[in-house]
Order: sequence, then C-alpha cells, then structure tokens
Amino acid sequence: MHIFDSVQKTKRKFTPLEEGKVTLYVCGPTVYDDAHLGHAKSALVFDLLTRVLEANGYTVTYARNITDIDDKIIKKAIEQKKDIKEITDFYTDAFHTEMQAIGVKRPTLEPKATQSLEAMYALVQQLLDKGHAYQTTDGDVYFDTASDSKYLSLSHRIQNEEDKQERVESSSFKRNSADFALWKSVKDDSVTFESPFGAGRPGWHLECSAMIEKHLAYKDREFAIDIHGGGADLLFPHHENEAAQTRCATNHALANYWMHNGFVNIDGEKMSKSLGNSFFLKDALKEYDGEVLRFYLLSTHYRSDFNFNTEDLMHSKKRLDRLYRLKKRLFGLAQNEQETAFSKALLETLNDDMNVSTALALIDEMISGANETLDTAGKHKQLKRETMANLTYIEKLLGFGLKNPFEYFQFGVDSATKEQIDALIAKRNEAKKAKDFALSDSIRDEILAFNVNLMDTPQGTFWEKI
RNA sequence: GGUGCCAUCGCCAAGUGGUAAGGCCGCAGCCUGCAAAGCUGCUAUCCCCAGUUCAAAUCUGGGUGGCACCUCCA
Repeated sequence: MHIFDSVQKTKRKFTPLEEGKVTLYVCGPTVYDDAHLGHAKSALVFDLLTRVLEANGYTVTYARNITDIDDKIIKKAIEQKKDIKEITDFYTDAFHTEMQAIGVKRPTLEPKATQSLEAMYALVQQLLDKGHAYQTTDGDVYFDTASDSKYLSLSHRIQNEEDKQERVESSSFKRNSADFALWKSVKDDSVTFESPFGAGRPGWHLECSAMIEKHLAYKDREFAIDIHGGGADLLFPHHENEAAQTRCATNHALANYWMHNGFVNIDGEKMSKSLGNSFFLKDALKEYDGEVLRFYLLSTHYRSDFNFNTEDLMHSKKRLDRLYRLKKRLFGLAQNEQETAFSKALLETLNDDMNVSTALALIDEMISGANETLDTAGKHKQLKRETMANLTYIEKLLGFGLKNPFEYFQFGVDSATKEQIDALIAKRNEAKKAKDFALSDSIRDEILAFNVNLMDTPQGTFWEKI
C-alpha cells in the first residue's frame, strides 16, 4: 500500500510502526454547528482509508476527536442561554446521525476535549519543564516557537524575519508573534477549567496532541502514531503546532505519515459563513440519498479540491444507479465472500493512495461485463456467483450498494404515492395484456408524471424515482 | 507580499516517460407493441511556447489562466 505523505510531498510505501497494526488520528469536528459537506468529505476519506487498511489485514485503531471546548461553543451557549453540554451533545448526536447516513463507520475512539484535560495539563507541564513554553504575567501559557529548531518543518513555511523580530504588544505578552497559546487564562467567564496554571481554557492545538498521547501513542517509537489526517487547511497552523508540541514534550515525533484531504467548494467558491454558501449535510440528506452523497463526494481523488454542484451529483447518482440495477437483476441471490480477479484489482488500485477514480472505472467495467453476460446467457451460475462476490466486496470496501435495490430507487417517495403508482401499474398491465396500447401508454404518462421511470422486465414492471 | 497546488473530450475525471481509463451528455444499432433499462459501435493527443529524450499529457525552463494557505476553519 502506498499513501501520499503531505509533509514529505511524495507517495510513500506504507509500513506500520508495529507489524499488522495501524494507529490513525484524524481531527474531528468542533461541535457548535451542523456539519457541512466539507466535514462529510473528510470523514468519508478517512472512513475509506480505514476500510482499505483493514482489507489489507491491518488492525486499525482510529481516533477522531470531538472538540467540545471552544470559544465558539461558549459564544453559542451564551447566545442561546443554554448549557455548554446541551449544545455540544446536540451537535455531537447530529454529527453521528449524519455520518451514519453517508455510511461513515464510527471510529474506534472518539475522545472529547472535556475528558482529556489531565492529559493536556501533563503535556503543558512537560513543555514548561523543558523550556519550550512560558507563562506570561497575565496567566497565559505559550509555546515558545523559537525553542523548536524544527518548527515549520511540517508546512515548509519560511519564518518571516520581520515576524520573528516583532514583539506583539497590547494585551499579549508573547515573546514571538508565531508563539501560540497552550493555555488561555480566563478570569471573567463562567466556563473555565482549573488547571495547575490557573483557571482558563486549553488552546485548540493542545487537545489533539494530548489525546494522541493519552489514547494512541507508542511510547518508545520514533513516531507516536502511524498516520495523522485532516483537512488541507489544518496543515498550518494546526498540525504544525501539534507536531511541535509533541516533538518538544515527548521523545518522539507525532506521526510517520500525514494525510490531508482537499477542500469542498460550492459552485466554485469556498464554503464560508461570510459568503453564506455553507451547504449543510443535513440539508443535502433531505434532498439526496446518503449513499449518493457518499458516492459523489468520494468519486474524485481525496487530495484534489472538490467542486460540489448538483448537476455532477446527479451524474454520480446515475453511475450508482447502474450498480443498483445490477443488484436488482441478481436480487435474492446469496452473498458471496470469495475472492475474485475483480476484488483483487479493486483493492490494488485503492492501495495506490486510494485511487477511487480508477476503482470506479473497474466497477463500471465489471457491471457492463456482468450485464452483457446476463443478457446473452441468463442462466450463468458461475457468473452470478462471481458477480455477487464482486458486489459484496464493493459494499464492504467502498460502502456502495448497501441498500435494498428496490428501496434505493424509491428514495423520497411517500407511501401514498407508492400505492397510487402500484395501482396504475396494475391497470396498465391489464391494458397491455388486452393489447390496448393506447390506454397503456396513457396510463404510463400518468405514472411518469410522478417523476419516475417505468421499466418492463421479464420479472415484472418496475419503477424508479428519477 | 510569502508558500504551495492545479490546467486532459460539451461536463465530471484517471493516467505522471513508451504512445490517452471510466461515467454523464450526444449519435447509430440490437432488444422492446412503443418506451425505459441493458448491450454493441462511434466521439479528445492532453492551456501556449521552447528544451531534454529513440520516445513526453507525463521531465526542465518560460508564459497564460485558475485556486488554496499565510486569521477560526474539514
């Protein structure tokens, strides 16, 4: 397996720190608002990564944190006159529900900041003891970036000389403008935590380093964990700072491999609150099947930026439809776990830095081939068995095709409408039987008005929501 | 201003030195009472210029055009 390391900027062969095991940490959401498509993309990318790793026989310990201490959360709680926990629980639950809808499996661990404070204190103390951090007169604890010769080695940034010299005056007592807060002293606020450094709140970057040490880290290895992931925007400053903290506080580097997924833009523009174009997952799920969203968001390479638009989404749906139509043709046949030439090829291409595009091309070719044989040799037992094995493998590895194919094609149609359609189909079939094609065609027009497609097959007449 | 990424058919998108995957759309045909679905066939020389090489979409240099990060951010 090869993965692109965004720090070394090259595709590297993946070798775990410990034989047969993989430790993976991905920066999760700050739970103060609904998840948008970008959160979905990131979660999907690393969900796929764990599936591919597992398919290669690795036991994966995957941690994705929940940031439930944050100024934005506090702000929202004050605005809505609610308890912090009420806010964070609400959005955490929503996040879980939405992730499930797009087929993202729960990580092995979901550590919360509120449950990791002791680990954070320990890390800050280590940094203070080793002279990599300092506390200002007003109580803040900062990381001393000048004390870390490897600072900026992750993001390959060049320290600006002017910045370096600059002494930030005003309220801050930072030695260097690049220094970042490990602990923010807060005195005039109800939401504080009592630490050895006084009352306050932890810095954002601290949380991830602390959780990794607490839950995942190998103590005696060159690297704390195998893979660290997150969105491309996190490389700097978040991951740079995490890496600095861990490097300076402990005797190992943070991660052997760094993976960053590309951004989701909406109609060519970055999603942002100020532009007012945030596309929330919960809204997308009202319009589209979660699996269609999964398929669409995963359909291009994870490192590329992704430009979301509904036209392309519908193209992806049509592609997934092909998979489900084949499932429909083979409906009722037993699942099959056997290895096939197809399953080997599929894993092989995904092993190459998760080349999903080529994987999808393989799937399309497999579908066409199966349909062709089914068209010409209907009772091809061996082919059917093999195709079932292929479909089963796609479900497991990519999470596509998990639903009942008939239900999949009826997404968003209420039961009353379904009954109407079924009644009309029965009427039309009678007309067809009587060879009254004028009547059957007029009934078909009635059915099509429900925005569905009709298809007559040897197994009967089926309809699909367009 | 600093750092970095990208530019492949009408659209989406792989391929990163050996002669252009796949999907959508379109056209023709098979199948069908007619459709739909399915199948078959057809449809690009890879932004521009120069260079390296037996050989480049793929490497180098220079353009042009997009974009991201440098502040919270998936």
